[in-house]
Amino acid sequence: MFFLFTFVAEMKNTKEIAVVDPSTEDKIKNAARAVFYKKGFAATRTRDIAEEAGINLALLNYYFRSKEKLFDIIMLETLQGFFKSMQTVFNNMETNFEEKIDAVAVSYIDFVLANPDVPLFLMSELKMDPEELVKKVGTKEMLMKSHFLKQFQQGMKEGKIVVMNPLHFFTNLMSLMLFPFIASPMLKGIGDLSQKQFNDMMQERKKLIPIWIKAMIKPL
Amino acid sequence: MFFLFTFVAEMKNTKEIAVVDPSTEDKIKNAARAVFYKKGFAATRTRDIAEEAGINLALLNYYFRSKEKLFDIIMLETLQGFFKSMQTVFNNMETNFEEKIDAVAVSYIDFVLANPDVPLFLMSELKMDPEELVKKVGTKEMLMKSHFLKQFQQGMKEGKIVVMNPLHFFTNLMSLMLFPFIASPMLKGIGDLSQKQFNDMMQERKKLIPIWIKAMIKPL
DNA sequence: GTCTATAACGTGATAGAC
DNA sequence: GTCTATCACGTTATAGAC
Repeated sequence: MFFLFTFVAEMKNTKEIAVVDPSTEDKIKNAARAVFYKKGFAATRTRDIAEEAGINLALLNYYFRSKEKLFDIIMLETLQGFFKSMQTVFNNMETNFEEKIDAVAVSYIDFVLANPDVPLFLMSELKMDPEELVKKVGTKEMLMKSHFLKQFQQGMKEGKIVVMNPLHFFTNLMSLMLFPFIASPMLKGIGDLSQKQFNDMMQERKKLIPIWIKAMIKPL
Repeated sequence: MFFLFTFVAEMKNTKEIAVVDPSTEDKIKNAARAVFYKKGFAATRTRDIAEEAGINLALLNYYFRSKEKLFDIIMLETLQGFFKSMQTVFNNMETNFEEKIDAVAVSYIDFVLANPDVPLFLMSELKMDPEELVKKVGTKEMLMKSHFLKQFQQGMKEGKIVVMNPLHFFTNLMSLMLFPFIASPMLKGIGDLSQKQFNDMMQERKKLIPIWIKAMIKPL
C-alpha cells in the first residue's frame, strides 16, 4: 500500500514536472551533462555544475552523493544514447544494405550535430577507466547480431562487396562520421571555417559519406 | 667573451648529456610529455610528473615556473611534430599524387603507432583554449601551399580525380588514419582485441587506406 | 641545482539552520 | 528540500637550507 502510493507519486512528479519545469534533480543532471561534455571530468568543478543549474552547491551532493556518482550516471546515459540511433537503423528489417548506409549517415550526423561535444567527451573519458562501460552497454552484441552485419556478410558471399574485415568497415564508417567533430577545432583552423560553415560541411557529408563508403567496398 | 663561453658550455652540455644521461630539464620534459599525453592537463598533477621524472617536485617549478608553462611547451612541440612527417611527404617533389597517398599512410600511421596517445591528447586540449596554437604552428599555410594540394587540384582539372572540396578529402584521409587511435578503447571493446591485435589492424590499414582513398576519389 | 618544509589556494563534501 | 558556513584535503608554488 505504501509502495503503491510512492510509485504513483513518483510517476506524477516525473510527468508533470517534465512539461512545466524540470525538477531540481533534472536541472542538476542537465547542467552536469553540459559542463562535463564541455570540459571533461577532471576539469569540471562541482561549483560549475551548481552555477549552471542555478542551484546551491550542497544540493548536488544531496541528490547524487558525489561528483563521481553524478558523472557515472551521465556517462552511462551518454554511451547508451550514442548507439541508440545507430541501432535503430542497423536493425530495420525493411531496408537493404545500401539504404542502411544512407540512413545511418543522416540520422547519426544529425545526432552528433545536436550533440557535437559528445564524441570527444566519450573517447576521452573511456580512455580513463578500464572499459567496463563499453561491455556494460553491450555495443559489441548489438553490432554482432545486427541485421546490418548479416547483410554485409551476405554481400561479401555474393561478391557484391569486396572481402574485408567487418571491423575495418565499421571503423571506416565511424571515422568519416565522427572524426570531423572530434577534430573540429583543428579543421576550423585549417579551413578558416565559421561554426556555420563547419555545420554546412557536415550537412554535405550526410550525402557524401554513403557515396564514399560504397566506393570503398565495391569489388575490383 | 662571457657569452661565447656560456654558449659553448651549453652546446657541450646538450650534446654530451643527450648520449649519456638526459639533463634534469629533459627528464622533466619527457616525464611531462608522458603524463600529459596519458591523463590530459587537468587530471595531471605536478607530483605525477616529478615522480615519473625521478626528481623533486620543487625542481619542476625551478625549471619551468609553472605547470601551465610546462604544458604550453609540450603542447607546442607536440603540435609541430604532429604535422612534421606529413609535411615531408606532402612536399616531396619526386613523387606523384598516388605515391604521396601511399607514403603518408605508412609514415603517418607509423608515427601514431609510436605515439598512440597524441591524437586524442591534441584534440582534447585544442578544444580548451581558443585555437591560437593551430594558427601559430601554421598548418593551414603548410597544407595550402603543399605540392600535394597542387597535384590534387591538377588531378581534378584533368578529370582523373572527381571534383570535391579539398577539405573533405583531407578530412577523410585524417579520419581513416587517426580515428582508430582516438577510439581505440571502444574499438578494442567492440572487436575484443588485445593491444597486439589492435596494432596488427593498424598495420593492415597502412596498405588498405590508400586503396580506399583512391576508390573514393575515382571519377564516375 | 637540489632538497625539505610550508605557505596559499582551490575543491569536494558535510553540518546544521531554516 | 534548500540554503549558508565551514571543514578536510589535495595541489600548486615558493622560501630557505644545503
